[in-house]
Parts: sequence; C-alpha cells; structure tokens
Amino acid sequence: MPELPEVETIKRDLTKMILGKKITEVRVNNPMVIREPSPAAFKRSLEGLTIKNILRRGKLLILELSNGQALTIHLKMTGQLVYPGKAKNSRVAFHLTGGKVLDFNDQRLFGELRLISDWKKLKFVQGLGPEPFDLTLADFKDMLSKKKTKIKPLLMDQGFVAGIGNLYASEILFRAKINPERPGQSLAGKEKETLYREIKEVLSSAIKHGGSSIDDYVRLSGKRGDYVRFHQVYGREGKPCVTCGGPVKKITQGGRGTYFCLKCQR
DNA sequence: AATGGGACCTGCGCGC
DNA sequence: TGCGCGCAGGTCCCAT
Repeated sequence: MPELPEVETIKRDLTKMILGKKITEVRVNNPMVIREPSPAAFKRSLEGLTIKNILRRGKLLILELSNGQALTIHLKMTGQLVYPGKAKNSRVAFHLTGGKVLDFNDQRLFGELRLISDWKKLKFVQGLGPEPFDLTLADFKDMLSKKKTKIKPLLMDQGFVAGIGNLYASEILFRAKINPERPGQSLAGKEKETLYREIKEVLSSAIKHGGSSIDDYVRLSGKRGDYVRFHQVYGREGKPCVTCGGPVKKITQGGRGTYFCLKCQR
C-alpha cells in the first residue's frame, strides 16, 4: 500500500501526536509481524521506553527510542498505523502515556516490526538508493545512463531511488510523458530533466494531500489521504486519457500493473 | 545485469 | 447463493 508520500504523511502525523510519549504496554495480537527480536523480548524491551525521534527512510518508518534502540516499521501492502486506535483486530497495540493506544493493523501480515540497536545497519536500509528529495539532477542523469532496465520497474527499484512504488511510478511517467517500457539509458537529456522534476512534483504534491487512499491506506487519524483525486492514470484502464481522450492502457511489468497512455507517453 | 516467476498472506470483486 | 480465479500502494529469493 504505502509509498513514500503515505509513509511521510504518517511520519508527520506521528510526530505531532506521539513524539515524546512513553510506551507503557505492548500487546502482541499476532506475533507474525514481529521480525526481531522474539515477540516476548520485543514486548519486554519496548515497555518503558520513550519515543525520542521519528524518521522515514524510503518506505521505512523509524522510531528512535530513549535507550538508543529503534523501532522500525515497514507497512508493506496493507499495514496501517492508527492513533488513537481501538486495540481490536490490531496485530500489535502500543499503549502510550495518557492511556491512548497506537494500533498496528495489517490485513495481509506482510508488514514488519523490528526492535534493533542500529537501524542504519539493517540490510534493507543498506540497500536503499538516495531519497528522491536529496537527489541532484546531475546524479540522476548519470544513474539513468547506466541502466538498461525499463524505466517503470527502474523507478520502483528501491536500490535505484528510495520510496517510489507502483502507483506513483505510473503517475510520474504519465506526467513526464515517458513510455514505461523505455530503457532508462534511452531517455534524452530533456526527458531526464522532465522526469526528475515530475518525481519531486508528484511526490511532494501527494504529501501535501496526505497520500492516496485506494483500499487500506489511512492516515494516523484514520482519515483518508486525498491525493486520489489527482491521479491521472493509475487504476484507470480503458478510461479516457485526461490529456488526449484515448483509452488508458494497462500492461504488466515485473508482475505489477502499469497504467499509461500509448499516445501521450513516448 | 536484466527479467520472470513464485513466495509470503488475507480478502475483495468478478464471472459463471 | 456459492465457488474459483485474479488481483491488490511491497520485498525477497531463485532460475534463466
């Protein structure tokens, strides 16, 4: 579910709502989502710690704690954080000072919670490419020139650039008017510049609107993200292209659905 | 290096 | 109404 804009939205909501609070109790309702340490040690170690800092790297949320450790949360496809939560149907419930509960919900159980001493040493983090907002145009051009991979799966490759997923990859390429099947290195200088601009534009606009709620994603408050109304191609197979009126096409790339306009994206 | 497939899970909507 | 299939904002692992 959540890509960079959704995770960033949750990060900002969390910062407002729970930064500085103490975790008074942890209830593990489904131990499957706890990857390390053991669910019992996870619970025991977390109780009593205070949330000192809240960060995001790619699609990963990081809560730095008063003992120097970090709680990392990857929402994968259907993970949600809700505060104040209901502590019902949640996979893990974090009780905080003040009596309210932060719920980690996750229908498909792909989500991953970890309590670790140094989040920067996580294999997943080590493999991440640059944050889109830290990326310079010169570096981006250079990175593209080395890649034969099709541009859409390339944008989704977390080792290339961190944070872009299936939905925003389609939206970004539509706005940049680039065909998703083009090899990365085939883009002209001008196209690379446009793509670079649209990555930042689409992601920042999506953050501004609280992300995209399609099925599961909700903000910390439980409210829906509002960016769906700005979507131009994602999920619009067969519907008219907002630019030319032709039908939006859907193809499969790397097992994921790609939406685009054959006429507008070259 | 690039690409394709399957795996991890649950639940929804669709066609029959 | 019920069943089977395909599909879903992610990532990892293995094969070619």
